[in-house]
Amino acid sequence: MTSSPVYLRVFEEIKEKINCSELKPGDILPPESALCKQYGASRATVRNGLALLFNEGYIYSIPGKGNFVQSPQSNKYTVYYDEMSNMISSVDDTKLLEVDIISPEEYLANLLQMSKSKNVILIRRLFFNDGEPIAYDVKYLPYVKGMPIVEKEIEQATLPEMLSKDISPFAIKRHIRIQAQIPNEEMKKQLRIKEHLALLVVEQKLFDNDNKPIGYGITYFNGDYIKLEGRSQ
Amino acid sequence: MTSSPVYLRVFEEIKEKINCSELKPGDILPPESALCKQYGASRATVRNGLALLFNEGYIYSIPGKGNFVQSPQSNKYTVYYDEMSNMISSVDDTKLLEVDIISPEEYLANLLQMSKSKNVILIRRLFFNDGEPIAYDVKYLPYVKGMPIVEKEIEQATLPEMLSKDISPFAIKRHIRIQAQIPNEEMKKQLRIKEHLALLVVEQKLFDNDNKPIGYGITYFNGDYIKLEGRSQ
DNA sequence: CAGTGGTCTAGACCACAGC
DNA sequence: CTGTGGTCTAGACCACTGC
Repeated sequence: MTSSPVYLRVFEEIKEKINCSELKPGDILPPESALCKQYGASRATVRNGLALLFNEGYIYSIPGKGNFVQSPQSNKYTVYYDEMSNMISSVDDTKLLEVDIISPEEYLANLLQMSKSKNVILIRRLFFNDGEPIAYDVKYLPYVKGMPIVEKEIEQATLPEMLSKDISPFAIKRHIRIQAQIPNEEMKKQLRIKEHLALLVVEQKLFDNDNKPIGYGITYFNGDYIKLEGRSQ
Repeated sequence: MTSSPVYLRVFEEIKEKINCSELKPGDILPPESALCKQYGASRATVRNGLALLFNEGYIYSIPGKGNFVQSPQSNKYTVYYDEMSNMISSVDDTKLLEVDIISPEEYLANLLQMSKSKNVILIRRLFFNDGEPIAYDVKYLPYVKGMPIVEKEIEQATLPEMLSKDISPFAIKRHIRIQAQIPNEEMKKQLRIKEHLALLVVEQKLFDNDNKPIGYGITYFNGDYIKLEGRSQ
């Protein structure tokens, strides 16, 4: 016999009613007072169950009116991405092509929302799997005085990791942009591509809590070596 | 003057301590009883604030031990994808190339985890933007007796929408897989591609609550017309 | 054993919806 | 005005941890 907590029963039974369309998007739930009677529970317990429904996107509430069934977002996915490990083959070796401090050109200064008079750290790398080059990677970090640039640490680091010494990882907001491109001659050479092949290009942009850009990266994956996956919830 | 609820202050002040590394991953929080004293609040109020921290991935708890700071997942992104609307250009017109009921071949029966003796609905479409073909789209749905196939409704529907009449959208689990490919001759013809160009290929797989596949779709986007975006949180 | 978080109760007062 | 959800209190008992 399973005797789960009351608040879990509230959660699961209402969830089931929504799943089987007994309750439809926009419908109002019974008032919390009614649910208290129905489950013979206190209001705190009922609200505990409703909180779970809210967290999983099943309901929302309007103060003074009631709790309502949410319209499902059937276009929302959770994707796990980091340039070092992906679906088909993870990176088992890297090669530092270049580490430099440069003056940003117009487009880069714009991208990082910084003055052109400040400096930027440039990092270019190649990623390998089983001896094959599978990705070409470029990063730009606004240079901050005293920023520790240790080549050994840069070699294997993801973009968030490169910044984790200056800023708590919790305080970093991240964007990615995914697209498909044809390699240019430089890419073909670096990635040793002979035939026609597509690249999966992933841009990363990192921001601090004030939405100031603190890093930009672009990774060009040989299309044969990467698939990104996502799931609902 | 802002006088936010006590539980929000608990949430924000602890979040800030984590963001500025005063509390590091693995660190233990003060016991709830101590937080009650610190904020002059009841345990329910403190736990309300801790629940928010938990929901946003800042902390986890071990019964009998305490609440701990979570290691941040700096590789998790939320992506909004649906085959009809994407970053660069949305679909403003569609063309139904084929709607058919077919016997699945080996690979398809496997993909949909169904018997080869059952039937599958096949839907092939072209998506247009401003008169240009931007995507080629194929869907497979296991045929269920009495399934309503109304061409007018199929034309503009996303994969989840096609199934929403049989199953509540809440009860559908979704997977996507994203990759880059070179178009074959058929694709080039359909999408009127002349030069070299990359395709962004997005597979969708839908499951019911018992993890039984209920639909598969694959969409080949002209790489010039699509960018997918994701953000942390 | 004492201390922790997990669950739960039976109240309370508030701001806000709608009549 | 009554009814709703939002916030909050001051308790309680439990299972679990670590000593």
